[in-house]
Amino acid sequence: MESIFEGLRDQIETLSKLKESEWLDFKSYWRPLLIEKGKQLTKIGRVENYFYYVHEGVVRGYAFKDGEDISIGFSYKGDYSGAYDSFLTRNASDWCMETTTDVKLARIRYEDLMDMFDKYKSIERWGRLFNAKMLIGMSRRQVESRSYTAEERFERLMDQSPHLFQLVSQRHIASYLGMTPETLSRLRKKVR
Amino acid sequence: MESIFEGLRDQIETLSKLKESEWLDFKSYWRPLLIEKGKQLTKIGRVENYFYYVHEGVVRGYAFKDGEDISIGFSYKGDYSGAYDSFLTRNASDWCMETTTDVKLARIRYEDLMDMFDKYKSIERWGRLFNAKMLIGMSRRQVESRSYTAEERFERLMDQSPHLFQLVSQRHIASYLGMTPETLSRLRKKVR
DNA sequence: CAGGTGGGTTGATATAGATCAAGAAAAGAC
DNA sequence: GTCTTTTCTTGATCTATATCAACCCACCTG
Repeated sequence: MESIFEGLRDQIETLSKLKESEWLDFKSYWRPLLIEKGKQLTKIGRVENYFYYVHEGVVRGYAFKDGEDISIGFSYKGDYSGAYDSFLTRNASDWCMETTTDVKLARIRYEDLMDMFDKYKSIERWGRLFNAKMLIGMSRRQVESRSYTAEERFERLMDQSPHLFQLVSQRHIASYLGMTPETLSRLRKKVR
Repeated sequence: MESIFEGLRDQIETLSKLKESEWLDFKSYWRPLLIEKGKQLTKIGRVENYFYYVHEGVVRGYAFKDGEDISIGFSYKGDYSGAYDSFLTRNASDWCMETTTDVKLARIRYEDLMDMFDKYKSIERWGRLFNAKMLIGMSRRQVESRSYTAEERFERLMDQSPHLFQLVSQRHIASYLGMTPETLSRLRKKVR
């Protein structure tokens, strides 16, 4: 079983190699946390002050749109999590996060991460490539939501992340796919 | 009238300050170009090899979805332009760009930009912050397309970029807003 | 055990926006 | 200038998905 810091280091080093000394320094600013299922990680209206690495479990990001809970995304092992737009802009976040299972994660404070960017070029590079990776993922999702019908989006999610259907409720999946729970239910019936 | 290199430098330095020597070196890798209206900047199926700075005019990005031309976005003065996902991943692009007016731009090759990232921490930082900026813009657009009706999207675009309606055809705006030209026409009528 | 409480299903109806079709207007082409 | 092509508009349908409403089922909780 890989430790959380090993996982974090692997994840970082797929993008930018760090010297041992750099890693040890960087590592010292990350705090590991265990959070149980159903807890709020961040709140709407607050500036996100942490960058999270998810080592185990599932975190769900969601917003409120006229009283409705709308899922924005899910993070699993190896993913980053957090209201990243708020983290970057330092504006109040209009969405938040909750754990949908017990979760092991590590986090670093905004100020500490900025210091690390100043101090090490290798970490600055990691930051650039991390942002690029997020950007690519987001542009894929944009194409996804724009070019497919509800039915196609459902089928593609079934193909690509079947495990998700075990981990989170239908309602959350429905809002993530941009449809009502009723529609999702009917689509599932159709497939069975 | 600001020169293209002055514009480029300003744009870069809103994100990261460069020393004079760094700027002079960096600048030497950018090539200014004049392109006339209606030209293809990049092609579908090719790896994007340039990063573009638009100094004057409008560039439109678009994809083909079953024979239909779908606008992805528009770049004006001070924007970056290009198939950035392909530029980053080095995979064939599934969309392309054309000029919708005469355009003044400057571009830098992928390999040269990577060298600059290696060479200067300040440019690496600019790259990180540039990606962050793109990411934030993209996450706004995602919220936009997800949370508003066709009518609301139209009204918001009218508010935020009224000039666009002078610069590009209705059909292109319609596909950008994710609706048919007929629907856009009816919405315009409604507002008048 | 009875009685909640919330998620999921199913059916009936409503609606935003698409599609199809045809005319009007504007922009090029020669 | 006229002819042709493309863009825009308007009207008549059609359709995917939302909405509203009832019900079922699983699970808690006392």
